[in-house]
Amino acid sequence: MTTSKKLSPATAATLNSTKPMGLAYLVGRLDHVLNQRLRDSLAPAGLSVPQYTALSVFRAHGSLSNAQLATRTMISPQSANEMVKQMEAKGWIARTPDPAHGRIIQISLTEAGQAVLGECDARVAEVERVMFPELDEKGRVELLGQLRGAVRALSVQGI
Amino acid sequence: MTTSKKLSPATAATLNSTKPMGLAYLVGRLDHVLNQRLRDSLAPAGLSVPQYTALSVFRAHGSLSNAQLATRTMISPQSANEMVKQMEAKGWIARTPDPAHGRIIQISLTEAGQAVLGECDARVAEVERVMFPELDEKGRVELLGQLRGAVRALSVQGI
DNA sequence: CCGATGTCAGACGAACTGACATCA
DNA sequence: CTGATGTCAGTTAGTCTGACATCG
Repeated sequence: MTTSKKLSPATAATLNSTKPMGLAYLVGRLDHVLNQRLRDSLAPAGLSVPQYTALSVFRAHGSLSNAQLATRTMISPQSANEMVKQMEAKGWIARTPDPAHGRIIQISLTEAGQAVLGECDARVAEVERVMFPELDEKGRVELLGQLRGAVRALSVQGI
Repeated sequence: MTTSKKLSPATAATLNSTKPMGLAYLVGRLDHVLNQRLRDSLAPAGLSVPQYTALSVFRAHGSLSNAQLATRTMISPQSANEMVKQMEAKGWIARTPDPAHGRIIQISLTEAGQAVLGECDARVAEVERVMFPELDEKGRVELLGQLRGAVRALSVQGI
């Protein structure tokens, strides 16, 4: 429970500050607040934000190896393996050795994993509604496209 | 979505850029990549991403106490104090006791701090150009407004 | 006494790099 | 041998909470 703390009365002065900050700055600020909010929303279900991310990737891509998960989420294989161990302990994912390759281990969602993911989707959607209260469907699609393009642009470049 | 369950690995790999992920998910992904990119861009100048954020806050708001910095950046006073110590050691900020209050210490940018901040602005702007290559001025203002609104919406709750 | 502030101390989550064994 | 993979180990940076003293 990080965000449910009391905030000092000085916060009121913060809210109407509309200084011309950059896009990178604002994305970072937004993620900071969003992370706190998501952590609070996801905590009752027993998973962390990176875990929710990983589960979403498995749902989107189906079965993946640990190395593939690492490249998809853009973290190191060791970090990915850490998360995988946690989530396997919770019973959300299952690791089955690849029949065609003795070393690779395929990872996929279990039914429990799909269930907990579905439950969290509702919580996350609620946070999104708070985050963009006045966003219509057209604006939402537009914003999704811009974010997706930005992620791709930063992922491809500079290798 | 649940429609993309069992695809062959090759097919899934080719479609990964058009999955209908949520807004919260994409903001998190974007921040993850953006952070890595900013860290690389800022490293030559000797500062971290949180430090750049804090320096930006000082430039935008002028002189602040540590407690005020904490509420502005939405982190704990202890975490803010940690950054302040680092940045004072680098000579980027100066701490002067408040003449009207024996306990409060006002913090503000030094000339060296303004210089390094200006240098980093160029680096950050470069990253932004890569991130949103096709964004015109109108779209940029629009996106800035939406991000700012989202930060505010998530910050206001729970007061 | 209270409330806000500054700061020391310890702990934690989530990422990292290094090292190594295994398999095609 | 080489390259990709999985995984153990240690480490780092950035946050947190707890505790305490000081000031008004």
